[in-house]
Amino acid sequence: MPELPEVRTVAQVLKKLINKKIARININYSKIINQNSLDIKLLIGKTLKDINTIGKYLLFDFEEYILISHLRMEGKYYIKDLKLPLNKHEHIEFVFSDNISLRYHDTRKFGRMLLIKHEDLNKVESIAKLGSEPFTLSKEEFYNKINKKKIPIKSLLLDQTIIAGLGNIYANEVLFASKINPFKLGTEIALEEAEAILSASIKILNLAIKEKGTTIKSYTSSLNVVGNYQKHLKVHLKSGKKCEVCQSEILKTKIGGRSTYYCLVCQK
DNA sequence: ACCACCTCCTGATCGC
DNA sequence: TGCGATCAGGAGGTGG
Repeated sequence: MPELPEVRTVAQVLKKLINKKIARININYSKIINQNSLDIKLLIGKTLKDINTIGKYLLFDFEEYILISHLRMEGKYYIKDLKLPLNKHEHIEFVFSDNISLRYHDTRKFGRMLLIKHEDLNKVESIAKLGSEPFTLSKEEFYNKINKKKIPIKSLLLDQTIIAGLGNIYANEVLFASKINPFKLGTEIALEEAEAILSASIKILNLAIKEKGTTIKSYTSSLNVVGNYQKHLKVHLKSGKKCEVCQSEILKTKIGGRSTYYCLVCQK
């Protein structure tokens, strides 16, 4: 569950753990931990002070440390009773001193965690290179970042160094809402179109945050978080269905290897 | 520097 | 039904 609205939802739900102290940590699949990471077990005895997000990154503030977590395709956090045995996809377990068990679950094992000292946050390259989230990105800055690139706008929206937080679902939805063809190159996007993309991004992400994200594959989670944005989807996964605006058929194609859904008539 | 492609994994679904 | 191929909400690394 990995785009900005889903990550913010996870952060919101996990805030109930703030002010709890870590008693022990079990690591069952160590490749989840980034090679440059400090030893995760340094967190034992530390208290969770806050949880923040930047783009699709979760930032757990543990006193002098920050645990950076990226869910990638399928990472999830479950809060469970300590007594429940670990599921085969629960790779890291953080046990808090009141016996609450926080488990990192990741079927495809693509997610990564990185433990750093607080003051080193700006040295983490992936975070430092991150573009602004749509809420704070100016249309001029966005336009300047895309207007020399001969890359389809769909791929540019997925580039986190240009704009942070959009993933495949919301990139598809944003381009439909702003009536722009996903194949259109960055060089072909006018300033007004860049502005339309930004305002559509803000509107869509805000609604998706309110709806607690999009749940596509139904799954049961101890978090009991089921997003509801899927009822607002206009093009994503809608190939073969009729466009709500013009009634023509929603098409599916690949751009940069990612599934892209769009309406050829509405999106010029 | 830029960009297209490959890779990391598992499980569900597709197509013959 | 069987079974290999393809696909899935992401991004880091490689090499042209």
